[in-house]
Amino acid sequence: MLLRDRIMRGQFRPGDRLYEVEVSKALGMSRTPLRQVLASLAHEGLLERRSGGGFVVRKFTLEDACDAIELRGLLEGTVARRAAEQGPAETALAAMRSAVEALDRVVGAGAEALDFSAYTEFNAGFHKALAGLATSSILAGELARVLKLPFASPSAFLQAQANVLSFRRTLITAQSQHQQLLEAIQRGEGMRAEFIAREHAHQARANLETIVREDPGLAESLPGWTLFARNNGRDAATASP
Amino acid sequence: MLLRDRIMRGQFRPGDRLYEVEVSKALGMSRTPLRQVLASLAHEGLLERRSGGGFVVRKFTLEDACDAIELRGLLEGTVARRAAEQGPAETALAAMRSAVEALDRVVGAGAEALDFSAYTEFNAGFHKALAGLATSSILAGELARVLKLPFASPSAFLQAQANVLSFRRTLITAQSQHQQLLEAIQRGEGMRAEFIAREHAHQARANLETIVREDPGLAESLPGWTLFARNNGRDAATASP
DNA sequence: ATTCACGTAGATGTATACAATTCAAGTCTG
DNA sequence: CAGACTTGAATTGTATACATCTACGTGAAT
Repeated sequence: MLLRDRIMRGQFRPGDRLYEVEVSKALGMSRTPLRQVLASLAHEGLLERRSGGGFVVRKFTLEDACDAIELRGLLEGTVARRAAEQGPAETALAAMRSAVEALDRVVGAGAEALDFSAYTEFNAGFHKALAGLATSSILAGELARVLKLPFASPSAFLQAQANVLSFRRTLITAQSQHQQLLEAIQRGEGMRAEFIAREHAHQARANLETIVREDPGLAESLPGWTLFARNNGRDAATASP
Repeated sequence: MLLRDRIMRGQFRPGDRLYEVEVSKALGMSRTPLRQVLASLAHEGLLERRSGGGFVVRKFTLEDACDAIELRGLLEGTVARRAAEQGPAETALAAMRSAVEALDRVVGAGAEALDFSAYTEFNAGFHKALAGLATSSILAGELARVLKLPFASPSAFLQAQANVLSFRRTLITAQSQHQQLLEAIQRGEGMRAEFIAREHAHQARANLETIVREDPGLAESLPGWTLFARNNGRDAATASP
């Protein structure tokens, strides 16, 4: 989806008004497919329909990002609790176990020597396995949907933490939570699993808040960050001459 | 949305394959607007894209309906907890208070004499007020979305319970939960509020299960029930000659 | 007889022309 | 001068024609 990328890359900024004909010219495509894309992005929440016509790029606040992360924790927690209560599927559980083991090896190197891209990969694998534990198609669908929200994904802003030692240390804590979550699910400890998952997401949330507060320059390098940044002077540019 | 109603009314049944040209003829509209409707319904979860082309009407199980109700409880519970923790907005709280008072008067008549349609109305008002307590736009959006799922809405299958005395009695319990939820929010008791909201939804879920088990004939009268019913002999009828 | 290639039918994807709606501004009338 | 109606431009909604893709069947060649 071309438009989505352009929005994420900051080519269209929050508050920009998007009109079908204008954007279709700018993107070199016809209105018909564009309309579908616009409707789709509106469903995703990246755009909002305006009554007078046209769409506006939605402006996200830092609070929105935090809420999205918490919501992910809520849903992941529910998946984990229900898996623990009902007895998890063995295949999904095996995937989670192997993710935890892989992460163990990565984290075993210590905060300084840690292979960051490997961590990111296996962390994504862990959360994918967790989502795979969902017995409910409804729940699985909603979780998948929330993961598409900006910054809600487990590895959304991980890369920004790559070169900051204090953040690398939080990965050790995070891995401990991975282990405990797996254990709780295997033991059938539903409530414990739910709260670990919530707290796990909460740590991600805290990290994001810290990054924004302490190192705004780092935050601005994140993909999709332009959706959050306050207006910094540039006005609407819809790429039409 | 014409197609949506037709699906809900059972004119298109779960498993039916929908092709654009065919449906556009049947509905007397062009493909262009139809495509948008189809995409929209797919987003809602009523339809599923098939790889080979076309959509199928999604088949919901009773379990799906129960999951949707639980998910509503989960989100409502989160809204309630956060409202309690952060201090609720006075205007939304006032709306909730007046809904509870109105329900008090309705329920005060006792299970036998209870004005059912009034209860339904004020119950909807209560849950709307609860949704209005959401401080987070993300959370509010997801809750609104879940409410659109079949049977997830608080008043979705209330009417089926109208003439069964044992169900009317559950409304008294439900109203007690309304009172307690309001109290918990006002007192800042977040966790209590969260669990009351979850349990409140759980009762709705239990009622639905009971209806289906004990009185299937009643269940079949519910709007949208055809999405759940198992195949009862009729084959696909896409309204083309 | 089996397999590969090609054609065709049926489906979705795209472009464009036209209709309908809506907002605003200007003018005409009471 | 105020208010309402008209007119026009801009935007979205709809229809239709055309392009593209894919799956399946038929044909010939090995």
